[in-house]
Amino acid sequence: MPELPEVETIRRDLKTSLFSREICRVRVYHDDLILGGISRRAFQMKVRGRQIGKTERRAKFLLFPLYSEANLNAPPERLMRVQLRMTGQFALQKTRPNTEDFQHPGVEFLLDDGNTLYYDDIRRLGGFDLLSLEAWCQLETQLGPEPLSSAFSVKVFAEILAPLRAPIKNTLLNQRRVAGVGNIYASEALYKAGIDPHRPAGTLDEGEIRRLRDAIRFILSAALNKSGTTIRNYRALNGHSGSFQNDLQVYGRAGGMCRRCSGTVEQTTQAGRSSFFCPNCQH
DNA sequence: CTTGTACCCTGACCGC
DNA sequence: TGCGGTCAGGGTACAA
Repeated sequence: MPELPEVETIRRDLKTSLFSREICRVRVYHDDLILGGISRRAFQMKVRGRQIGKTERRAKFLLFPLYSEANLNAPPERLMRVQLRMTGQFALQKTRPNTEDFQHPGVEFLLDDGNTLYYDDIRRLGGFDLLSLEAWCQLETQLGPEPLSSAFSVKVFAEILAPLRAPIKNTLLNQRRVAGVGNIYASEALYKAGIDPHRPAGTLDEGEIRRLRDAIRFILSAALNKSGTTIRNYRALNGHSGSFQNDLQVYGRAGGMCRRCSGTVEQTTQAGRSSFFCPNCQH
């Protein structure tokens, strides 16, 4: 479900309330939500009694550092990593949310302040795993740069794209190339930059690379400022919706009028996912 | 190495 | 009303 702006919105909402809280009890409703080949029991044993550090995000992953001793400045014992995939969502409150969008209990963490962190996931494609710092550092090197960080320079982006023959849309979806961009924002960024999603990544010239980099940063920032895009399932913390769906220019608008040239927005399939673009504006 | 495809799962929607 | 097919903000394993 969520891409970088949605996951970052959730991180910001959780960060303050979770910091230094102790996890008193863990309830797991489905074994398939615990990833990485670890059992439900082992997961509970390694999470219960731990204190939560500063909630982080990398790509579309949320990371909760867990401490077994009360020294939140030392390195954590391990990291609890969450991927929400298509339909994962969180709530943090005293009682289970009873809303229509929150009817699929997944995992619950009872905290020492009386709140419970509820994870709900309709399709159960998301889940939790536990990683040592070393294991995470190893995985982390496989991810592309964070597009909103200063590391995502035109030069770095150009070096990433240069050898690639895959379509630029596929490349933007590949987390090894650029982290955190998903299907909605890939289409939106390519539209803003005026680049055809079918173009082989390595054929973009320097001006196009710069335009695309700037467009990615612009779109992700704008979406973050509006707490993300809520089309069907995505909810920020405690059921709140994002509002960037009102600003989408091409995603989900197949057959509609291009707002730049009055041509028609078209839809095609790339990497098994829908791409939306204006053939008249994007080359 | 790179690139494509199948798959995990439920629910909403469409046409018959 | 019911049924089957299709599709949905993702990531991973595996094949070519």
